[in-house]
Amino acid sequence: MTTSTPNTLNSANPVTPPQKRRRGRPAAGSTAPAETRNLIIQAGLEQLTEKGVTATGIDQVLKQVGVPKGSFYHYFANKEAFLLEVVAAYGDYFARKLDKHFSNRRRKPLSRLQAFIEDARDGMQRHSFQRGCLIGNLGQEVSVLSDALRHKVEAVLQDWEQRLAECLKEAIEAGQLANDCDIHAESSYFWTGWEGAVMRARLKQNASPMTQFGQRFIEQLQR
Amino acid sequence: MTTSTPNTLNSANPVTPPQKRRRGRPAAGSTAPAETRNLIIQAGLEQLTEKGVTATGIDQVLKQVGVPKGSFYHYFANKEAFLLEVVAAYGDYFARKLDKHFSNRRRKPLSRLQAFIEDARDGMQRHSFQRGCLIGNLGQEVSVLSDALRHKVEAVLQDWEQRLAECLKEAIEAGQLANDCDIHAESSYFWTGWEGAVMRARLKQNASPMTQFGQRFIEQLQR
DNA sequence: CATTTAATAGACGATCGGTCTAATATATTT
DNA sequence: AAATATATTAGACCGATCGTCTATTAAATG
Repeated sequence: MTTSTPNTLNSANPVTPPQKRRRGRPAAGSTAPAETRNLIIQAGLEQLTEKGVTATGIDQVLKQVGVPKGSFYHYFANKEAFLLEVVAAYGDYFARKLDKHFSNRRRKPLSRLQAFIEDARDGMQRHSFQRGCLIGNLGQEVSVLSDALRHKVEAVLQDWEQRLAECLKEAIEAGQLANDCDIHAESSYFWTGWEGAVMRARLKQNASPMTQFGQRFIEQLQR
Repeated sequence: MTTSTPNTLNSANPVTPPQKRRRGRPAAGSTAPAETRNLIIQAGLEQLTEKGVTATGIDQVLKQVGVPKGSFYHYFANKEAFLLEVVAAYGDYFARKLDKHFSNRRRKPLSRLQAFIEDARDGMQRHSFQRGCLIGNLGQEVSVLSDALRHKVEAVLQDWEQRLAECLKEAIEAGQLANDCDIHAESSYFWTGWEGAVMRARLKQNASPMTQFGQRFIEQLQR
């Protein structure tokens, strides 16, 4: 876990300003500045997973963490640069989550995928289906995104695809999957359907689309 | 086809104001008023399938069809009421499209689903992946939607589910599908994955997620 | 002809993203 | 230690745009 990326997306409590901020250059040993920057990213992460890019205003993000606008434009060149960082932070956060499950040697590979699905389901329920997937949200807003942002979102999805493909490769090695299974095609198919399932679960306020898609995907893999 | 719902979502040309509008109550035989109302809905349909609710402004919609703002609030109580009508119009438009394919007796039932998928793929390509699915767009924005709108979106999806289930039922009767096939579960699964595939296709600017998901769905049905 | 109804016209206040200047406190230089 | 440079916060300001509302115009109604 790095210190530059927040790791509390699923925290039960909303982010609150931990200390009063002072003007002026911070003392040498102070951790406040990097902290402030991360707080802004963290709040952006929460609001963007909930509302998407267009509905999320800089002012609202800053209000949540009690940071004035001047600080925002000190840390970020503009909204676009900020969004790119938030997407990167989400990509990191999610990659760690995938790693945690996919490299769990106490389970067989396909059971690791099952564990991820249950984890994601629990996360959705914990937030009462108010938060979705940042990548899915931005994907739907693709026509109002810059090319750079669109490519970043697609790159994150391809990273997830690669991670799942490796897990499927281990499933082949463990004898859970047939040798001729096209792991990249299967992985791509999974994430496509998964994003649809997350959306539908939010709409229904019910996790069944996620568990049903996951269950069916795993079952059909094994034929 | 009714006259109250526009049917030109896929028209090649953007909607343009067909005649100059005059102030005051229109003459008895005039068709202008209903025309204006449909023009607004049609333009809303186009912009909402492209950008979603939050990024679509009333002003921009009206600008496209050359209608002043005063007219909008003459025809619609507020943005919410307008959105409900647009979703209804999209539901009708899409239901007609599904009917066209699913009740095509010149093809076997599963081939009709295939035809729908190809039709949708062509539509996405025709608009250079700028437009997506209105229902998918709104689904992703669920946390900024009213309960009424959320329920309407969900109802449209359930209508599609019912229509596909009936097509699958005919597939069973035609011997294309096993008797014990759970047509409602299959249909629900299809639309979940389909929305994900449409999103991913827009992100990649490439229809392959749609065709691959469709192909795999149909193949796996037949096992 | 007076009143009502249907439609257009555009003003209005609120908010947003982004920029800018100022204020403040520490670090660095000399 | 005084002067300067750097890092951070404070918030006013501007142009654009949002959704709502009031006024105006013209035909229908009686």
